[in-house]
Amino acid sequence: MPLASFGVHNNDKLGPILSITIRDIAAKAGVSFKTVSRVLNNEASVKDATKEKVMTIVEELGYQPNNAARNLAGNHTYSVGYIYNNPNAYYVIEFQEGLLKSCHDAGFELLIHPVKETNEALAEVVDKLVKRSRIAGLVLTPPFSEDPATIEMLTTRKIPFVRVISGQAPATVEANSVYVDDFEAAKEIGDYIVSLGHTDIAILSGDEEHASTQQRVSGFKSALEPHHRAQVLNGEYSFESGVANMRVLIEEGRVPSAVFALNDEIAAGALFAARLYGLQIPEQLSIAGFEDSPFSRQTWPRLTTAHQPNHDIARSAGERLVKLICNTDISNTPTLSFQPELVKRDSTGIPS
Amino acid sequence: MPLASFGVHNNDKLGPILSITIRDIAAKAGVSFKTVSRVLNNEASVKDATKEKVMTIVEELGYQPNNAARNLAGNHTYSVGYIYNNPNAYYVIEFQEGLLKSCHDAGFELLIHPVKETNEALAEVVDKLVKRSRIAGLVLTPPFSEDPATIEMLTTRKIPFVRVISGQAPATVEANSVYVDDFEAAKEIGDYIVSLGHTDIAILSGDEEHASTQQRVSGFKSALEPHHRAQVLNGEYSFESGVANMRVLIEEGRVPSAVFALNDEIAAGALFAARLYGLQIPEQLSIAGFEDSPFSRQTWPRLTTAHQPNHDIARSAGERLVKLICNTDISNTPTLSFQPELVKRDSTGIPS
DNA sequence: AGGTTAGATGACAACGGTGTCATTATCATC
DNA sequence: GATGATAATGACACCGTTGTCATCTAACCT
Repeated sequence: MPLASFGVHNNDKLGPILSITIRDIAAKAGVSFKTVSRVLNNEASVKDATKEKVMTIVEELGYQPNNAARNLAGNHTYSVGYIYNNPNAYYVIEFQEGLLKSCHDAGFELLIHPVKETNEALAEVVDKLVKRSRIAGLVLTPPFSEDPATIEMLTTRKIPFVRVISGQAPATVEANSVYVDDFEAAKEIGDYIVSLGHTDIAILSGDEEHASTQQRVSGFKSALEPHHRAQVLNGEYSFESGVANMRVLIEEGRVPSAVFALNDEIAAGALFAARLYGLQIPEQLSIAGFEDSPFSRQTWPRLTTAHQPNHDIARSAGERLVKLICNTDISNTPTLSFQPELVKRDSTGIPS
Repeated sequence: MPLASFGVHNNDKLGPILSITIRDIAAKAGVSFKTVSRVLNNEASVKDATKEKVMTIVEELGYQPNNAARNLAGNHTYSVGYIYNNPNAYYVIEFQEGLLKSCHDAGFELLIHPVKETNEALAEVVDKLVKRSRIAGLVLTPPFSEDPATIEMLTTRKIPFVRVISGQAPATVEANSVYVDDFEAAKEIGDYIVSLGHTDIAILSGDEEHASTQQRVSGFKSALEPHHRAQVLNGEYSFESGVANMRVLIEEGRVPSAVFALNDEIAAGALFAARLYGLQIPEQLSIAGFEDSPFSRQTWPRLTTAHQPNHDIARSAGERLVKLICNTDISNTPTLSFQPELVKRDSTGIPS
């Protein structure tokens, strides 16, 4: 019985999507599918005429490359990973969005990977991630970006990665790092606080092991005069820590005229504790934060802080990583550095 | 010249990772690689002894399946997408984590996809996502989960999806929906407010087009007595909206004794505005929120609210989706429903 | 003109799995 | 002990792309 007698083929049974492949394009363009592959990957030695012809059909058919096949066939992949354990949701969301932008622009997928484990377990996490999903590279933010063991592991395993680091960009070009100059930003806050006339100041610190802590503390201190009093209270980057340390200051009668909290959460905590004890903000106590998280605008009064352009930082980091992965020469690209910007709001004022 | 004279092979040049494949495992186990595939996919008709033998070696070698190959070879894929445009970072982060858990447990990857565009453009976004990354299914949260056009598009294209919906689970089993009973939760808040003795109450509403808005408003109202006064002020789910509406109440001299804000952001805004005008909270005004976002604990005073188990909701949604994708029969699985839980804090009290 | 070179293209294997079908063990049945 | 029926396994093509190498063309040189 001739096949034709079965009538029209039942396309419904073929599944939801019939993808267009490079073979379809090749057939329509009258070239080999390998040539189409060359065009799509911008490889050298394809005649301009051919390139155009192929691209026209690509557009026409709305072709989308199949990443699974590309990942499998090539030895590299089109997925990058973002590993983080930052408890600050706003930071992470902004960072994700920046990364997604740069990744998608370059035809990459982003695999997010929040990690609860300590740094020690990270090697294993990375291992699984790389093996299972064929990760082409990684973006690391603090604290992972500061962990020597992690850096070393990635280096020896030759996994491309980009780090976001707190600090001033060094003179030597570090192609795989993006710097955020917390020192300068904290100094700006310090200058501002000093300019308001404060001389008795407390610094509510964050986790000591974070590089940014060191940067922010010393940056702020560098704005102070020798005769200023600056007490530093150790703590962590949390609301609770801000509450606890502010409480200590109040109960021990060491209340300064201004407080520099190392991030907005600590600042919010300090604010909370201060109100609990009936202090007027900013009349009796000025409070400055750091990060400009949305809720620094939603406290009462709104927090003076330093705005971090997280979206842009992430985007740059993503672009860097893509270049690294594609072996684009970036050895003499200028070192990337961002500086958070002072945002004056209502939680700081002239000391009474 | 014999090859051996070149000495040891330079493994460094072979690239960073030498993956273990099912062929390696097959060789070690003395079976065909197809049998290994069967074991790994839990297919029927594999002898228990064989299964064990293979699994031992899988564990031993730390084998991780290559998702690219699985995606390519099978006609289905091992990636699911999460599309959202929720401005609430904490919600998104918690949801992501829940989804990641269920996805990874089932050997799936998660591709996140924040969408800024309006619902109209969503079809195109989904299109690209599906074609390029071979998405096996989607998880939708409000407002996308409530958009009829989106639902229809996914249905006609036969893309499996799970929706998180605000409302009471219907009697008819809807296998691809997870319900969050905002109505009951809002009623609980209402009961609590009423039990404190409030009779003059204002509701600060969120975006009208969200289903949850309707749910929360009518749920809360259902707790009120006929003689209670309940003014509803329309707005959106933002801090600013809370500020604006509270301001209206104050300036127009319509200040109630209690305010139910439809989410914590609105509540924080209301709190902000109330303090701006010198109102004592909760002495002069009780304020309740909804969602239990972390910053509801970081306002002063801390907000009474309803806790949404976002992590669990997301996990369930992910598990549902995986089952849908794998064609597991879930037709008589009970309909999933979650109920947010009242959290009493300091922003509500007895009216003066 | 013949030979060399580089530019443009094609043929085909390979990536690491899954799907399909064929083949081989196993076992109850008569 | 031969006969099916079924369970367990294997052989091999195939998914859509990239990598490698071979081939073909055009241009350039002596």
